[in-house]
Amino acid sequence: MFADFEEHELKKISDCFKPKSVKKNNILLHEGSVCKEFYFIYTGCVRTFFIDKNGHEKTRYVMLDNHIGTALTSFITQKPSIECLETLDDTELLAISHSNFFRLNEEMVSWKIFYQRILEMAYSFQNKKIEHLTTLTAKQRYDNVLKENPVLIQRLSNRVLASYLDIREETLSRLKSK
Amino acid sequence: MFADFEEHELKKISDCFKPKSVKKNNILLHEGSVCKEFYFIYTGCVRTFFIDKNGHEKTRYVMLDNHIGTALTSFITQKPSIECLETLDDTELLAISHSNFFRLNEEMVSWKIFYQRILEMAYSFQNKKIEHLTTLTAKQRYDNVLKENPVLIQRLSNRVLASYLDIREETLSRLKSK
DNA sequence: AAATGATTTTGACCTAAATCAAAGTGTGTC
DNA sequence: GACACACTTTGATTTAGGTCAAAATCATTT
Repeated sequence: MFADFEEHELKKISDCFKPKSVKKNNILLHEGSVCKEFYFIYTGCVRTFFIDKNGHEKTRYVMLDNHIGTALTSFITQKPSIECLETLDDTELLAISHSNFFRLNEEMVSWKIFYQRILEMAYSFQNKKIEHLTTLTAKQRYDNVLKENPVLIQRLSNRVLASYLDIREETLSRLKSK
Repeated sequence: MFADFEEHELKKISDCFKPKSVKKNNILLHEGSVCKEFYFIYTGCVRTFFIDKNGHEKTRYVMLDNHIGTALTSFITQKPSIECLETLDDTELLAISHSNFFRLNEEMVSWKIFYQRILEMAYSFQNKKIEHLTTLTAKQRYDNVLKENPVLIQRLSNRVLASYLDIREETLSRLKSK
């Protein structure tokens, strides 16, 4: 997927991943808890979001089928998370614990490379997001997702999509009727 | 600094870094060029920024004395950069080429760890920036920098500081007189 | 199918910050 | 020391998107 693993490495890796089945609208990580797991989403949908001072949700990242991720800052630092993790659909996923993740990172060069790729992609994604937030209008951000990632518009509720685009639901509703 | 290097590793690493002396207001990387170098700033000041559709500058990151960095997305992908690199003061720096950087990354486990740390920190920094952009007012962002990183307010011109805070110069001027 | 609750839409109004423009204030150079 | 040019401040005006409130639509349970 991201790195070339040897046969014996794959064995070791897959031993670390535990399958889980989680119903829709369940919190995988609460605000204030330390993120202890990294996820591979087999089917379903999980998002990371946080709640601002006005009580509004801000969605940072959405994982659909075959995506990977977690509340990365807390997972890295092992400090309490600002972000929550929540399923948006019934979800089948694989979870690897923090300790196993970083044990693999110490023992396996190919895992280090895998982790580097994850970090590089996560960085680029965030960078692009900042670029869009600071230079595009609400409509342009919507059009961009429509063009680059239309599956999000199909799969997410307007409420969640709006929080992903960093606009209010009312604004999204008006946007769509243009 | 970020990782523990052995004596013989340090030798190898320092051989890769070339010192450069760059006068104030020089462009180290133009928009559209591929970023070929990673920098350690010995003394001085370098920023990364890009120019939006309205011709306004947006400053992503500022490197002061003893900071490291580059136009990271282009450096990673080796695709043309959206960002520019520019000195804001007379600057003494050390530069390592892309090829040497990633040769060290292949040859040296401790360099892999070093690079991981850089990526983790860059990610966290961008994540925090998004959080602030989407939840804080212009005034709150200014106050945050004043509290967390006051040296920026001392060293940067209002024009550059405003573009770092993602506000217009006029707004910053009004903010400061409150 | 009625009832409850969550989404989504529509409308009227408000506000933070941008825009445009002009006047000050520095600061480097010949 | 005066000229040119960059930077900063101040003022008047505009605007994208937020806020608040109410109506309309949809989904779920009994």
